[in-house]
This record gives sequence, C-alpha cells and structure tokens, in this order.
Amino acid sequence: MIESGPQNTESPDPRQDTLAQIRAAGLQLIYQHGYEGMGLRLLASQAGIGQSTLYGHYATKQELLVDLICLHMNELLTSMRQAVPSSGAPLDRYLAFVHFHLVYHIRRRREVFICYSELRSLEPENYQRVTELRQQYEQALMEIIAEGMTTGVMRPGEARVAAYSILAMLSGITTWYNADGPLSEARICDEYTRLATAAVIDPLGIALAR
Amino acid sequence: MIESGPQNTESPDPRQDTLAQIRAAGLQLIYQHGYEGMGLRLLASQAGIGQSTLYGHYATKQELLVDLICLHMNELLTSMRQAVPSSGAPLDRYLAFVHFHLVYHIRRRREVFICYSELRSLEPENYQRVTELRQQYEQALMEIIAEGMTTGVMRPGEARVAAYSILAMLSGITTWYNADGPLSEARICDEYTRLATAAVIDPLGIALAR
DNA sequence: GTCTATAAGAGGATAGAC
DNA sequence: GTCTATCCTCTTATAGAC
Repeated sequence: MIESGPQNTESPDPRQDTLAQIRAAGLQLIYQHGYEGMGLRLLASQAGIGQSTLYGHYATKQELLVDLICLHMNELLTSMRQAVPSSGAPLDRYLAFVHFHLVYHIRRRREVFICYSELRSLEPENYQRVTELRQQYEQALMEIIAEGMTTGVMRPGEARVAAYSILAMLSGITTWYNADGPLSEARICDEYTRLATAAVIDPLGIALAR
Repeated sequence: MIESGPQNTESPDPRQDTLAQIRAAGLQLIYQHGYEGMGLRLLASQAGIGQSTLYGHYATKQELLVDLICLHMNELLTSMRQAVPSSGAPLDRYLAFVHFHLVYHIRRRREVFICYSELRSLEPENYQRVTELRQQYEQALMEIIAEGMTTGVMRPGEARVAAYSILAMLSGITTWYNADGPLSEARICDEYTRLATAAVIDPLGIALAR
C-alpha cells in the first residue's frame, strides 16, 4: 500500500487527528476518482484506519462529502472577504478579487474541484446549503462589477453575466495549470488579470476619470 | 463492435435503432448521475431493453463511455470546422468561433458536459485519444488568436493562455443557462461575445487598421 | 440480437468485542 | 474510538435458451 501525507505524530487530540486524516484522504480520493468512484475501503486504508472507524466520524458517505464541501466553501468565502476590500474604488476591488481568486484556485485546486464538480452527488437539502454559500461568493463579484458599471469605469452590460463569465474564465486555470510548466505562477496571473480586466473595463471610462 | 452512421427514426436496421436508444439513455444518465453513478440496470431500462442486451453493442461499460465521448468530440470538431473559416481576417474567424462555441454549448449541454467532466473515468489509452481530439479544438482557437496578435488586431500576450481563458469563459454558460430565464439566448450570446471580444481585442490595433 | 437467470465480487453500512 | 467479522444489496459481466 502506498502511504501519502504526513504520518501522525503525537497529538493532544487523537480524534481530531483521525478526522483530519479522513478529510485529507477523502479530498484526494474524490479529486482523483470522484465521489461515486471512491470506495470506503480505499478511503479508510488511505486514512490509515479500519473501514468501520469512518462511522465514528460520519454517519454516511454523503455526510463526509457535505462536510468537505461546506468546509472548503466556507474557507473560500472567509479568505475572499479578508483579501477583498468591501469598499473603495470598484477597479481596485475588482483587481483584488481577481488576484485572490486566481491564487486560491491555483493553490487549492483539489478543494475547488470537488466543490463544483461533486454538486450533483449532493442530496437536495445539502445541495441547497452549498448553493447558498456559492451564491454569496458570486454575489460579491457581481456587486463589484455592478458598481463599476454604474460609475462608468466598466462597460455597461449585464453584471450577472459578466460575473459568471469572469469566474469561469479564471477558474479554468485549474484544468491546465502545471507548476512545472514553462510559465511561472506570477506570469500566468498577469496574463489572466490582463484578460479579465480588458473584458470588463471601459478604456474610455478610465480615460475620462483621469 | 461500435457502429456509427445515420440513424433514421423508421430504421430498416433494428440494431442501429437499439444502439441509438442506448446512446440516448447513456447520455442522459451520465449527465444526471455521472459515469460511476450510472448503473447498467437503469441504463438498460431507460433504453427499453434487457440489461444483457447492452453487451451485444459494447463489451464493457467503459467502451460505452468512450463511444459517447468520441462521438461527440468528433461532432464538435466537424461542426466547428464547418462554421469557422480556416482563412480570412483573424477577427472575423474569432467572432465565428465564439458564436459557434456559444450556440453549440447552449444547445448540446449534455454532450459537452460528459465530454469534459468524465475524462477522469477514462482508462489511460482512451484518455489519450480524447485528449488529442480536444487539443485539436483548442488549437484551432489558439491559432486564430496567435494570428490576431501577430497582425496587431489583438493585444500581444500568451496565445495559449488566452485561448484557454476564452474557452473556459464561454463554456461556463452551460452551468447556469436556463432557456426559461429572463435573458434570451441571443441576448446572452451578445453579452458573452462582447466580453470575449474585449478580452483579446486591441482597440488601438482596430483603430490603426481603419 | 435479445431475453432470463446467475455468477463473482464490490458497494455501503452494522454488530459486538476490546 | 477503533478493530474484526459480517450482512445485504447492488454492481458488472457471462451462460445459455430462443
């Protein structure tokens, strides 16, 4: 068997330790095989525990999925709110959002992936919970863009469509980014930022504001 | 074992008829539940046949997935090449590509979805085949953008990053488009086209070309 | 080519010892 | 809280009749 990740050292709380290992293994295996494709036997072995030990932490497989997705959606939201000012010039806030989103998606590719690719495996009630978190995130960008359109720094249009477009554009980096590739992380972020900025900014509006 | 060709409703060939029903049911069920989540019992019942009849058309479940994905990747490529001129002004070809991609993704959401979300379920050899088809499609857009950058109608930059960005932006429409929503298909295409155009076009380059 | 019946095993989840 | 052993269902795939 192949072991991966840090092996447990002495911890003051062995229960939290086990939980952390289950989460780490679940994240990796769902990323690799998908939720439906991940067997609990494999999950347990990767977490270094017996299969039935899983049920000391989660009542069902679905509960594990919900835990992982909510955990990371909440972290995404919290991190975004720390990184993006809630007031100020729309262009500055837009650039802060774009930069945050890019770096977060590069660094936490697996978390992001399961948060949007495993939604169809969620039972309706859980799907609803996650969707609300997701909408808060989208809403934040949409409000920035809407304000930018109002003040004239961005071209007028449907703010909602623009927000979805930009999010999809930037998130796409997870599908091909390779840390060992020829382009550095900083270089790629620059390229994406340029594209995302040009997509919504009104050059005339910028010129007039000067 | 896999056959292809025109499928008539009143078919003189009942074998093709059954195959078409399997494909239709498979497309729908994989879209709904994912490849791993789709059981062959359900597939057979949705196709209106007995479960073991599937094995008269495919040797394995994997073979069905490969068939569906290759079928639709080939159709995507063929349709694109018909819709997008292979020569002419880069801006014209770019707009033709964007329009084709948007309409195709709205109209054939399920096909597109399985072609990019079930790649991880493909065995290595099959994954390779599909990836090559996919790259041909991406390559087509990349060449248009590279030429646009050369002629100056598009801002200079990494053509590959730009192509991936635009493809991701436009493909994102499948995640939220709703035919019953407040925005018409034409209106949404306009919005997306505006964003995708602004993202890469050099306003100065356009002005100078006049 | 399609059916009924079944094989062989993997799936999620549980019982009870420690 | 974790383990070993087990239950029962569902899975993919095959056998053989028609």
